Amino acid sequence: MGTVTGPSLEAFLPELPEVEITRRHLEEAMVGRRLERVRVTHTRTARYNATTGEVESRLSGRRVDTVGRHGKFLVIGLDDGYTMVAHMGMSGRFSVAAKTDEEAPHTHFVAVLDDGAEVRFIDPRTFGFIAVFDEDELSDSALSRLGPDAWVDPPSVPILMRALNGRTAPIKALLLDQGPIAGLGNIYADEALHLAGIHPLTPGGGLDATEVAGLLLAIQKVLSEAIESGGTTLDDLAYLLPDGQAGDNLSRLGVYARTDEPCLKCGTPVERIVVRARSTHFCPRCQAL
DNA sequence: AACGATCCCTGTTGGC
DNA sequence: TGCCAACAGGGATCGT
Repeated sequence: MGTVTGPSLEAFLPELPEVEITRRHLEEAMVGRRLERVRVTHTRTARYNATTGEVESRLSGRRVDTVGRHGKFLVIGLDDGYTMVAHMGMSGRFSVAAKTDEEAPHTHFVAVLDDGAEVRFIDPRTFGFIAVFDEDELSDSALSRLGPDAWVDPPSVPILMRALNGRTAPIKALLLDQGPIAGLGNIYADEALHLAGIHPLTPGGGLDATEVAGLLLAIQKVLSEAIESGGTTLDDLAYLLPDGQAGDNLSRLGVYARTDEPCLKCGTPVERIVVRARSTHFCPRCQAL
């Protein structure tokens, strides 16, 4: 992983690998710790059933038992049975900081731990959120509608076949949906489809067992490589991993953000189309319809 | 039910 | 050079 120095601006879009790396940092910092004081300073950061003040009071004084993840959601178990659920949206990042560290712009959440460290949530575009749910609220939340986690609980070929059966929507859209499989965002959906040689507009129900098996393998490969290399840090915004480092996965991308550049497998220029209002990159030769 | 369009938000970029 | 519209995207919501 590259350490960022000076004024260079780097970003990453938090998808499963980036959320998993964040989870590991937060687990190290938070498990067994008590949240002494919690501050939520942006109304959009507290979402669903709770105001900023309610999130603060539900978290303050609680001890963290577990830090888990399902898809792109962080799932933090508290000692009173409540669950803190966090989503980093598109611009959110967590930072584990010392009390004396200067607060970054757009810091909307600060938890002071009983060892003096602070867990901060920084989110310029406020697409992310932090919620605290009891059991009923949790079972009624978006978490309950997620498919199996693409990394720790990947669906088998028959399970994914069944989820895609009869679906006419493009496979790209279904990968982003989080229902058939949870954790892929725009970058890794494009990368997995490219690696599997599947055109993004292929109707989900039109994939045969061989193609679904290949897609699942491709998903495992792009996710594991991204996690190992520290996630994908793009160079247009200033978002970093919790320890201030940038991920190194950018150079591994085959199609994402490579419009008109040669496909690394065959040299054909990468094409960009829009699917469900999301930019979609693919090689027209390796991924023929 | 499934699908697609629209909205939220702001730092950055590209065109004039 | 300066201004402003366009762009980026995860998930919620709404209309068909």
